[in-house]
Amino acid sequence: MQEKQSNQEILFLTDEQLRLGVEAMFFAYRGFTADPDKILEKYSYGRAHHRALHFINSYSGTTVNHLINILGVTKQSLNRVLRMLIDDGLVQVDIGRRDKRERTLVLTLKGRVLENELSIVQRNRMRLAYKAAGPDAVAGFRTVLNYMIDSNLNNEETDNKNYNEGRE
Amino acid sequence: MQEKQSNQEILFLTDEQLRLGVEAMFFAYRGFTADPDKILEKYSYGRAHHRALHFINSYSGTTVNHLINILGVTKQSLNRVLRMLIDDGLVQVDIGRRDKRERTLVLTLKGRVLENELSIVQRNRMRLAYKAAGPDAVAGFRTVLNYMIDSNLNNEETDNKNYNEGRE
DNA sequence: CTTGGAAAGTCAATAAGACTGACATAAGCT
DNA sequence: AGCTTATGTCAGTCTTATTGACTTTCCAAG
Repeated sequence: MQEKQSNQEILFLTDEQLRLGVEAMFFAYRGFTADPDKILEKYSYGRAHHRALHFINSYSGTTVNHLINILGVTKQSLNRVLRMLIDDGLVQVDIGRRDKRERTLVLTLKGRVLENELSIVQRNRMRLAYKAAGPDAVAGFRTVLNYMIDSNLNNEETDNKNYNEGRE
Repeated sequence: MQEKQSNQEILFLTDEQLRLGVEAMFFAYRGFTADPDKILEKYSYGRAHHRALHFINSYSGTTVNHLINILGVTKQSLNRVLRMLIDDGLVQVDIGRRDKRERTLVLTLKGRVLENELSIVQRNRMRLAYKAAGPDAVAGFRTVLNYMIDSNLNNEETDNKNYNEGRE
């Protein structure tokens, strides 16, 4: 109220602005998951299956442990989801080459098809939002998101070993 | 690949950029909920309770139906959460003045204290991200989020009746 | 070469948070 | 008086998660 120069640097940090940001995040995340959720329902899968498919696709050849750490779930939780995906022929399991105790996970053709179907609708919504907002807004969006990420929770992202066998 | 002028307009809309956006959204949302979750655990509440507290605070005097629509849950689901909050003395229920069938919901002092405790840590993370990213990035962040929101899912936001009795 | 521990898988029990369906009550509306 | 709406509740189910315990397989250090 006293100074004038700090106008712009304060207005976007008011509790009300932050509250709006919190709500926007809540609603946006719901929109973000709405389209894939509809598709998953057809196959009687849930969000957990989607996440597994997504990260097995991203880190093809990843191990069970790596996935547990990325997703932040327990072995038992992941196993049930993984069991379904394997039994349904979406995920292929192989014995690790470096370490035979490990199981490496890759998507089968069928798995890639579903993953792609899910990705497409999710990316489509993001594409529309990106397109409408423009490149500068997108840059800002990504910047803020990156600062919001809790690096303590998913530092598995940083210690990338050699999970890039079947990619590119 | 052929044209050159559309460089900037294409690069941020590649599948890879969108994929990164999707992942960032996933991790950011997890970070976003991590701090409140820790607090809620102490009181053996869950995310459902947090959402209820948040929206009862935002729309003080709201009705049960309004809340059901905003949160996108069933009457039974909300009721169990609400029951706890009421019994624990966080939420006060009154008979609607306009319509005696309705129940209006407001936070008690105790309720506001907890809501505030949760808001603070959540806003803090957002504040830090905002501060680090700067006002322009924040504007972009909000723009993209708003385009991502599915207006079909939470149009209750728009038909604001008179839910602003105890606010401001 | 034995042994401790890591990676994975599984069984069992439990919990939170959602759902559907059915039914009841009170109150508004016609 | 009768239909509808808002709310509440009982019962049953489902998904996703949890913890704990136990097993098999295998790496690696002693």
